[in-house]
Amino acid sequence: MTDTTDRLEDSFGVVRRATLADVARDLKISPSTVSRALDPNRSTMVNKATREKIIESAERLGYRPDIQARSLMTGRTQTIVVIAADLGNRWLTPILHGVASRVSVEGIVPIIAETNDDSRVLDDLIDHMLSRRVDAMIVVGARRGDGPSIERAARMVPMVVAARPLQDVSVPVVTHDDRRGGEMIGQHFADLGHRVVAQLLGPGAVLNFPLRNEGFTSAIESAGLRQLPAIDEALRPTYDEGARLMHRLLDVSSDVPTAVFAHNDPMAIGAMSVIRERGLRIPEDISIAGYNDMPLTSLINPGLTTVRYPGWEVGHAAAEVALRLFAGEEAVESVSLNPVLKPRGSTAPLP
Amino acid sequence: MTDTTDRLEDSFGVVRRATLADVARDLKISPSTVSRALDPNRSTMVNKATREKIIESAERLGYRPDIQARSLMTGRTQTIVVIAADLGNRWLTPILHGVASRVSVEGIVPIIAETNDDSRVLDDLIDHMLSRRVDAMIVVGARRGDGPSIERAARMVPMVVAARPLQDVSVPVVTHDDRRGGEMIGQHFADLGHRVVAQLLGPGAVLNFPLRNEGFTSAIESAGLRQLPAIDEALRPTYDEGARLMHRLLDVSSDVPTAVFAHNDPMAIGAMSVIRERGLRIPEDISIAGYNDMPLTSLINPGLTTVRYPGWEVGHAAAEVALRLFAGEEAVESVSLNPVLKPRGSTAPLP
DNA sequence: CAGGGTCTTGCAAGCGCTTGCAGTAAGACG
DNA sequence: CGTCTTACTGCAAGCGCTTGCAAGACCCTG
Repeated sequence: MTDTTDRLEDSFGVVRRATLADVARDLKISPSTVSRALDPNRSTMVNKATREKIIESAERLGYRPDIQARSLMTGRTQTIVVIAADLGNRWLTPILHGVASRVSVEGIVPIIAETNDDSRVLDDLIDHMLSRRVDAMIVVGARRGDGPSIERAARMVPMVVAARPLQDVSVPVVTHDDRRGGEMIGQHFADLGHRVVAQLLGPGAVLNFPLRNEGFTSAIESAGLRQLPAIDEALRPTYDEGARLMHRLLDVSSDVPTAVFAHNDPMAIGAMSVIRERGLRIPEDISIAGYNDMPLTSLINPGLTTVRYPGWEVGHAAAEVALRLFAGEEAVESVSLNPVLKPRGSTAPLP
Repeated sequence: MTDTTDRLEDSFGVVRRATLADVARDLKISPSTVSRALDPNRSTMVNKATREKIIESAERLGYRPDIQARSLMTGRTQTIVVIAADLGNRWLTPILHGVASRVSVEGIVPIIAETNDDSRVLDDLIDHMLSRRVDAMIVVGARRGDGPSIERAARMVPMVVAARPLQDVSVPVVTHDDRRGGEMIGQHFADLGHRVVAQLLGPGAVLNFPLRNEGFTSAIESAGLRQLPAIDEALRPTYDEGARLMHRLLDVSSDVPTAVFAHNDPMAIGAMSVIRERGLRIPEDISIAGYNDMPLTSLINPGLTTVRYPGWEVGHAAAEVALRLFAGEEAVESVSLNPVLKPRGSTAPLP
């Protein structure tokens, strides 16, 4: 890339960015004309010859519009923020990609921020982003009880809740049907002929998990299987917590279940390592299923039966909803996408 | 969270954000005083009593400073952008956390953007971020040849290259010693008594990989081992490409190596599945090592021997360097952190 | 009591941009 | 040839904030 632009340097040789005024001065015309010439929507207002001169000069001087300054007048910042719980969480990536793929065509760049799954951090973040005048916010890291903060912010800026559902909230929610996903796992266990099953519960404050629980339990009950009572719930939906709950399940219960539903994939993998540690085989002694269909689930042995979470689609839809709200549409509706069961080697019929 | 703030509503009931002028009007004082009272650095300039009244009023009206407007005067946007190659790449997360942990104490929020490992996208992104007047950029997704674009931008805004090294570039580079890491693996193979080894090369345009190659090769040579010639290099450093290269290695070579160095963990895992598919055992028939020490490497069986990549530290240091540049420090130096070998079950002595 | 600080506050300019309005020139029309 | 459009351009205000400067009030010196 050759660099033939005239640079504006101050006495110290530090480069100053070219402004509209610089271009105007260069051409001895008014900044307004330059502004209009460079805006695709208003460029027809200016004479073709002048416009070409302006474009040439702008390029030569290396002019870049200042989005901050522009937003002061227009009220738009071309920025949308995605508030996530934890950037390390791999199921976030497809969601982010979905959002980016939708908004980038509008010249909007998504900002990503992280709450560490702490509701106070969420509050602060929302505050900060309000200060930044972002065009919209997509909250993918909501916890039970975050509704009021989100609704309060929704009065100032378009808000959408995505991925993790939230009940009784007046903003649009884009997610998939966790209840149905739980049902699918329960049904799958029943189809395989299991009689005694158990769950490793994810943290109740993240509402996906109670929904998965509900769906699973209802499928189990209507199929007439027996579910061991849950000992405890995970503090965080992680590998370590999955291992801890599995230990407790095997320690406490007098019965050993023949099929276990861990509320997400990392928990399931943690549980698998514990099962093996205890000298039990998967799936011969215990079948196990997870949730999310993360990339690593197909790499482990045996492959983990799980439910595909349509992250990209959720992100894309959430962005769509956010853009609509921003455009001033009134009745923007919530969206619920469908889960898909992915049976793999970790679940098998009862011998 | 109770909501007792007085809202400024227009005739349609739409909430308008409170501005400095609103607070000033409320108290019948000048906006300058309000501005000063609310800035920690200048709040001593204003009388204690007035300051308290101002703070009370600001709170009551729900005033939030407009960062965009402020940045117009101050020249700072309190924003730093991290340009990554691929958000789905898990080793990115600790780097991002490292950056965030350093800048957040300054009230700066990192923006994350993605290039999809495409140099043209990087160019566009840099341009866009220049328009956004970000305070600094950290490029974690650089490829060979991106130097000129980065240097050009460096004349307008502090730039630092992180994680992926870049040679002959005039901006600070924060990374770790890939050459040394490669050496460690080579030495490890030699220590275990292997005689015939091979590599699965990562894409040469990402400069970490040639460095790993160099280090490994030099260790191998000085230990007097034989290295099979590399057939091909991966197009992307992924599971699939690792599998493809492993297939080719086993197909093409007349010799079978007893130890293989895959240039990163996903490639190594891809290779492992191929090795097994072919009926060979790990580590009895073939030892294999990866690079990065991603979380999943300890979950698979056997555990993958690898080199720990200090992502958090790299991110933290890169942010530190960026902040220094932004503060106007002149001679900010490149940083190189140390790799650490993590021997696990996937490598073993030659029987 | 004059002269000199020290505190507080307000004024006004300006950051880089957009935009309503008015002004000019040129062509169109009767 | 006068009047109306039409096409283009500039003026000036203003988005919400910061900041140099000056002014006023007050207190302290000698």
